[in-house]
Amino acid sequence: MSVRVRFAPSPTGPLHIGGVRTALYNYLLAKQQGGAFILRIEDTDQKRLVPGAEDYIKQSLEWLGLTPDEGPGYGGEHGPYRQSERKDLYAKYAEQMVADGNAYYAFDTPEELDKMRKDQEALGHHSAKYDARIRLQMRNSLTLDQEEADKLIAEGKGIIRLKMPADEDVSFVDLVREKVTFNTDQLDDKVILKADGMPTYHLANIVDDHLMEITHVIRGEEWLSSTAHHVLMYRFLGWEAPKFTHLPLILKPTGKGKLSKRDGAKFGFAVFPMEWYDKKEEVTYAGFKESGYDPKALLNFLVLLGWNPGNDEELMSIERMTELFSLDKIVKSGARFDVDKSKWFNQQYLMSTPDAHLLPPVKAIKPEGLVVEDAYLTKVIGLMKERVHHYGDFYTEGSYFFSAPTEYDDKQIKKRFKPEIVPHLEVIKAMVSTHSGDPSAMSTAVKGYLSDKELKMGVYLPLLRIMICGRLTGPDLFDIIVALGAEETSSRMVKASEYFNATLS
RNA sequence: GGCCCGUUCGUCUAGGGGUUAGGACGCCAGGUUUUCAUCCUGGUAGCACGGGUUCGAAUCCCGUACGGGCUACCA
Repeated sequence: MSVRVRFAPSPTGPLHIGGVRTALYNYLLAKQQGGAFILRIEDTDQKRLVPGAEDYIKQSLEWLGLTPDEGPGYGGEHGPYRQSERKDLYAKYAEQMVADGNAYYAFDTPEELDKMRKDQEALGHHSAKYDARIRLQMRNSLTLDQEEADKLIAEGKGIIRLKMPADEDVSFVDLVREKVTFNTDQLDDKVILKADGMPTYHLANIVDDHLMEITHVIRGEEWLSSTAHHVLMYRFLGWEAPKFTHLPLILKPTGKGKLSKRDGAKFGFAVFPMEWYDKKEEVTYAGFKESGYDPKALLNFLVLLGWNPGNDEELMSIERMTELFSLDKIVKSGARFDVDKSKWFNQQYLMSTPDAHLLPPVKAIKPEGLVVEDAYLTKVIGLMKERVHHYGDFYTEGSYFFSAPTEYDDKQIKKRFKPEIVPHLEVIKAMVSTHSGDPSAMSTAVKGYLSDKELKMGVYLPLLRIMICGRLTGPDLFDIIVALGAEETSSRMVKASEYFNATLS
């Protein structure tokens, strides 16, 4: 049987970075095994549905290169892939479980449930569950007489709850954690079919996984505690359960708890693949895409957050990850999100990618109003890529490639500037014009002149750099000058000389 | 509170009875460079704690502490 995995997000908001990693692991297993990667939209909670969220999820997956083989809009033999469109499928399985005595109808109102919980709280029971101890005190098809129950069911007032067997150890194998066991006495009678006729996650999930012939369930650790319910339902329905793998959570960079959407702003990085505007909160959440990350670097960073190939390889293409991936190498404990390391991965990606390939994404993030030719931008990319971390840095760190400096590093100038150097700078300016197309000739000429006159390179070159760039960091000075051209360079030198003379002499 | 899962440098991790506990990011120092970055060399720093098993424990067992998840007609 060929491997079929699914990524099953709920369209209640943007795709979280943890979700991206879950999608990635699913994708890698599918590709490695020659199987199918399925996108399923779990929109059974109509109240929490957010318009645009599904599109956002799909666009994010596309941007990341994790294109589903099947899913809404992607075709496939097991559709529809949106649970709201599968609504009518679920009830019969819930009813079958009722008929078999493994589930029952319940008629309690939200107020009654609330009262039960409060009463139990008063008796000293924390977070009371609707379970074997409670169910016979509530209004359901177990306690009401048949006629009354049938009437309520006919009126559509019933929901369906799973009936947990008494005192039974339910074990299942988690591919990461090995054997995990829950006792049914600790488990509640979960609602599986809601009043609006929609299934809850638990029912929809196992029905769809079965119908879509899913072989491996790879999901976040937050589902580990309800897996026993799922295993029981597979058994009640006489179905074979898929293999389970629960992924450790991604934690905040510092402090307690899992990474949340607000941590992005708090720590100054993105927690979503792409920018997302939250209409309710009227806030825009930053995206990795807009922050200047390349999806390949992001994925490389994420794949190592909770998994390793078993050797020292860190820099991997998607193809390489696919080759090396294995579920049993997934780590058990939660991983903190390390912004510094994510930056390093992006820089590594930049350095190892041909300049021309970098052009489109760099252009895509170009500041408004800036006009620059492809050939020139490509040149700048080549000169700058090993000293930046994100796509946007080409414009900020390399601002002097696009416009003359508007301010100069006064501290550095004062350290070196003396009036008597001015004539020498004039000579250098002339050399720049003579060798405007050849950085090495220019370099030789200027350095030759300096050494002939016994002038210090450590004084003149930095000063020259400040005149042209305004600051003391950047690529080889002569490469910059050649890129800028003789005319622009001369004009910057004139402008800078005026500034030096006016403010320093 | 209950149940479940976890705990190796600051961070991501390798190692699963005998290792000088390895790598990567970060940080620090040195080299290269006009500068920054890259690159190279070196350094810093870790087995949560307490018992037990064993000739021997980071590794196996128990307990404690700490962290995490779940505990909805949410996923």
